[in-house]
Amino acid sequence: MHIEADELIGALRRSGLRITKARRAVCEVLAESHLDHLTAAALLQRVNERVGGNVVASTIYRSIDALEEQGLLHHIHLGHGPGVVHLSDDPLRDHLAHHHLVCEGCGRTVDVEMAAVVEAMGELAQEHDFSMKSVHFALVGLCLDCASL
Amino acid sequence: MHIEADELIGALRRSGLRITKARRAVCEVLAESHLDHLTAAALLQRVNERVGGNVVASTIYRSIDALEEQGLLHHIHLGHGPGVVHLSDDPLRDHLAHHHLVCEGCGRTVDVEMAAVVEAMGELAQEHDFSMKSVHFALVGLCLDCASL
DNA sequence: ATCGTTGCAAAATTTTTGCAATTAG
DNA sequence: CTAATTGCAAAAATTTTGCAACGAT
Repeated sequence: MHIEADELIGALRRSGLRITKARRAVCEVLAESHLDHLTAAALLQRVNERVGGNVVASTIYRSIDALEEQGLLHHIHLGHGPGVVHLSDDPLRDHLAHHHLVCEGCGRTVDVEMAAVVEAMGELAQEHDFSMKSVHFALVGLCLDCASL
Repeated sequence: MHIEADELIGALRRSGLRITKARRAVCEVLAESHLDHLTAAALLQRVNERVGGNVVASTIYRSIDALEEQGLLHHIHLGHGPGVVHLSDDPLRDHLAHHHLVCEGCGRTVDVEMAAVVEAMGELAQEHDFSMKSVHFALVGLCLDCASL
């Protein structure tokens, strides 16, 4: 359903980029946490846990950039705070859309299913001569907990 | 179709907040530029043009916060760079959604119509016990210009 | 007279960049 | 070997905060 680490690494390599220990770890962490929306800081931490090491934030950002340039990853800012990244959905096996309910109170983000809409989005993009890479869709409001405060 | 300056000012006043020259200008600029998605910096500039003056960035951010707490305004980050703000749509006269095509190349943001989807979003929110304030919806990809580079 | 608001300056946060040293291919 | 990548440190960009002075009600 999502891109796997090997595919990421392969794609980078095919573009003449080099696979270092840090880069490989970034790919692996991303592939393993495709359910999460990781901040760069969280990604950094998991990468360092994995390599037992001293990988530095700028390396993470540069890896993110590299993957993003390949269209393998997208980043988006949902509300306040740092941006989050996640792998692209695989267009061959899945649809392109990500959907979230973003709570303004606690920042909690709930992923929701809404496959029906995706088709309409594709048409929309076509009408505007837009080559769609991914859809981010944030429904901003208050979750039940925060609404009752 | 959108909230007007007087409504903004009235709502702030009703909440016991005070209407200063800076704050009034913020409300007026926002109401006048409801088509744009202003960054804090752009808002600052327009406010200063309007009051001929020395309003400072932190004042803008504090006004944004005040309006956001009232649910009159929302801010979102679409891709890189600074966040943008815009007034809430008026739920009585219009639907809640904002839609954008965000070009990864040049950052250009095109607003699109897609009213049909909004209803589905409302149902979606209800299913998740989520009180919807607004919908932000970014279709990330490349516009025609950038795709041909 | 109160208490929210402002400007200013300083800090916090997130991300980017320059550069010499390292390392993958 | 060659050129991409790294760590480090410094800078940039955006947003937040503390505080004394000011101003709205």
